[in-house]
Amino acid sequence: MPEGVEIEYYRRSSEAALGREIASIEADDAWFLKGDTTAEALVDALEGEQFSEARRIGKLLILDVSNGARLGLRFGMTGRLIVDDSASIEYLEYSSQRNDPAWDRFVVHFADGGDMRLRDPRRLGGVALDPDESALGVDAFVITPSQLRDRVLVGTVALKARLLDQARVAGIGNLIADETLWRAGLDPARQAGSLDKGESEKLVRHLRKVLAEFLENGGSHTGRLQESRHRGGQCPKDGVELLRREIGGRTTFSCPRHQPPSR
DNA sequence: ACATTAACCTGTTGGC
DNA sequence: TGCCAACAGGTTAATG
Repeated sequence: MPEGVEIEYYRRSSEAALGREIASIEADDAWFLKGDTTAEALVDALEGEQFSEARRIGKLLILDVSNGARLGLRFGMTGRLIVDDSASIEYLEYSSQRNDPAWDRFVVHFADGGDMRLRDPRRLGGVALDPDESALGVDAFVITPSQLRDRVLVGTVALKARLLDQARVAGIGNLIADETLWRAGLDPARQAGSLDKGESEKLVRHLRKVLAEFLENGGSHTGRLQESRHRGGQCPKDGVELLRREIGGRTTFSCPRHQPPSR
């Protein structure tokens, strides 16, 4: 599914949309428009203008408009961004491998004949004008060890649930969280504030490594744990059956041997 | 203030 | 072969 890594791919492909005159907008799916955003407001804000910059905070893609407006795009778990008929990502875990234009929920047509479309089968993504960027924590790609310690590794909530809390650190999804904790040898159910200095440093190190690797290898489904993330799957490190639990409302796989509870 | 839970969406999968 | 329940997870609202 699209996590921060995939949204970074989308951001890069959206750079091809910068500086082109916006001719028209298709925003027929009212469900897909978030907050008080309406199709009329999108038309007013975008038509005749151009995008000037493509930014990303966590899983939110923000396209700055030449008139000062900001367009926020979210992709849920099955959304893709297609610019001029080319998708930057071939494979999306848990999404349909078909590619049906009927799933276009939002389309920007450019005066030169090209377009940018948000294609989302399950409609969990969305479009918002002037999204609240302050609601998001520091992006996972650039968060510092001290920021992680102060904002993320606190409190009694499960460590994994904290990593998924976009207000604390933005961009980590279920697969990045499971892979990172698996590599760091940390139990996802540990209390977020219970890590000692060494464990915190280990977590930061692995988070950075996982993000860099996923970005280089093609997405958040390229982890070493991924092929074992199913019922009965075995830990690739030491062969024991993985523990399958629900933590933070999400299916969580971990190794009972090298990610033991409360060390 | 903080933590937890459920609901939203729908294509795909697997059991009967 | 067809039917249907279960499943996937990012986000948010509601509840404790």
